[in-house]
Amino acid sequence: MPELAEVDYFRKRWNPGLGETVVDVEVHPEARIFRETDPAALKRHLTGRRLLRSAAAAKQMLFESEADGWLGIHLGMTGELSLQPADYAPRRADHLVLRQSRHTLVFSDPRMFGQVRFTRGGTAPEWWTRIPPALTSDAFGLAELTAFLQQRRRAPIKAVLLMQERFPGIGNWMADEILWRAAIHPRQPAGSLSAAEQRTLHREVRWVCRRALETIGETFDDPPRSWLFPHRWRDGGVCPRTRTPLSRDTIGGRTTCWSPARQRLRR
DNA sequence: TCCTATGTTGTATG
DNA sequence: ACATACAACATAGG
Repeated sequence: MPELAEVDYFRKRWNPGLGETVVDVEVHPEARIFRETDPAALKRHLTGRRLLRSAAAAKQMLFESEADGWLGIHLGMTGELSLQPADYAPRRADHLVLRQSRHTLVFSDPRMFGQVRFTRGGTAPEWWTRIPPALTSDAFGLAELTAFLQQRRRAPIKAVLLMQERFPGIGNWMADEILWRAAIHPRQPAGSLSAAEQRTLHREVRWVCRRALETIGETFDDPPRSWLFPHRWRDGGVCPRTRTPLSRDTIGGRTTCWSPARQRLRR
């Protein structure tokens, strides 16, 4: 399930393990999860050292361990982090298990679209520092949005919002939520938005990111009924603003939900 | 059995 | 070279 706010929520689940020593590491070394990372090197470094800090950006998480070790985790489609008792028995989808005296920190991912990386260095790895600035920061201005919409002018706006190079952390449900609030049809070509729509889109990108982090990012509660989110998946869903039926179709390769009464396709 | 899934990447095509 | 579209990845659940 993880997009921006869910990722930050899962990151915090390991908070009780920060400052604590990792006494053992169990890995599924053959798991696709590790990609180009050597799980043996990861295990060798983390064992006997403390986890110090963590941070989330976009859909990525970074955990710093003592002596210049950097553990990166991406949750893919079905990944999650959990905090388990010290005597926890790992299950099939638990690909990385960090043992501490009082807790077990677990990364699980049944579909294995996620990724675990481990690197050494005095500073954070390049894949991390290359992540664009947060959409909630001042670095994401209207000018940046407008330029990108022009660059991707022929693609449907829904597909454009999913491009991580400009919208770090936005995923399928957040993109739909943003467009619903902005009253823009998901199939509208990115380059066809009016100046007013671009301003609205900029505002709603930031609003949805900020509010999602404040709610889901803290408690993992579903967003309130006033959002599109709780209505979007089930058949027969009704728009919470217009009380008219929602539509669903595949746009940009992903199932997309919108309110036809609010979001009109223009040409 | 068939369809779906809150993500990314490689490849084909224009 | 660049933009766009889509299959593929691997598994579980309805």
